[in-house]
Amino acid sequence: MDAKNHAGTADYTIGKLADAAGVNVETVRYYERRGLLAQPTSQGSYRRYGDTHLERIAFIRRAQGIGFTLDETAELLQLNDMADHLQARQLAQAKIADIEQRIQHLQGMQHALQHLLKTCRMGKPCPIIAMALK
Amino acid sequence: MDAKNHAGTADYTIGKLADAAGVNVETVRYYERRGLLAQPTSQGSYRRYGDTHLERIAFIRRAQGIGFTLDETAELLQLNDMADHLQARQLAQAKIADIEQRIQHLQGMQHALQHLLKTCRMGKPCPIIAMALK
DNA sequence: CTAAACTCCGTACTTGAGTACAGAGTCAAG
DNA sequence: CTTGACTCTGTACTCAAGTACGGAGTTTAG
Repeated sequence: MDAKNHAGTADYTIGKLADAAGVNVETVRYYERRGLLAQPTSQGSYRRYGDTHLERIAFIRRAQGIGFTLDETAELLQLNDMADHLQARQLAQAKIADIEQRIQHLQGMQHALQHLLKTCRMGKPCPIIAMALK
Repeated sequence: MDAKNHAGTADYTIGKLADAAGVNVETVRYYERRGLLAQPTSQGSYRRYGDTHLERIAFIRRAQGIGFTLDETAELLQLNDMADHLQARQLAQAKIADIEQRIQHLQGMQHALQHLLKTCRMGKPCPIIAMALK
């Protein structure tokens, strides 16, 4: 058997799917609970998944990879159903702005630390520690 | 009474200290549990704090503001006790590198999103949504 | 046929930095 | 002296995105 069902698409148990997707079995069920993954058809008492499920997990991971949360990803998936491009663009735009802010904040931190390090190198009293004394 | 104790330093109950430091009462106790804030002297059964406590909270917030976790801040506070400048520098340096990585990652996300947005603006099939279909 | 491997469900735990709350005790002003 | 504001301790909850686990049921390879 080459793990194909009658429709010719691959047929996975939860463990196979998890392996194929590179995630944990528990993660698959977690996504299902969160409504990100459609209920699989069940043969007997075990879940049976197809390639659509595998693709969906891959999508979720890609979306996460570019900074969408699971809630946002769920939104995206709904937009997909609605074919609502405008909202998808707005979501992406908001996300870009959000990331921009986070970068600004991190750069601020970095400059503060770099300043501390630089002034530390020169004089005796360590300014990193001196922070502690107001 | 102007809220000074015999040593001439201000004397705070936990609520006053929290107000003065701009944090929550629970946060003060939390810092205490975490060992970031020295045990205050207690008059009767209530905690009594001094300016040193206020300054320490301010330090903790500053350290957080530039990206130190509470654990790292505790470390910094210990270094302060040891006057160990070298380690403080190393800690700061590690933190800078860490922040650099996070910035790189965020920038990667941002570019991916910007690319999606740009290609979306042009053609019909929305690539943000198309992500969902592999 | 049997034993290992897999799956089921539900619940609890994880990290980090707090926040919320219950129920009891205490303090200070009027 | 009372009343209201404050504080005490200890525990549980928050968010996000899972991970871990217990105990039972199911499947499949040998």
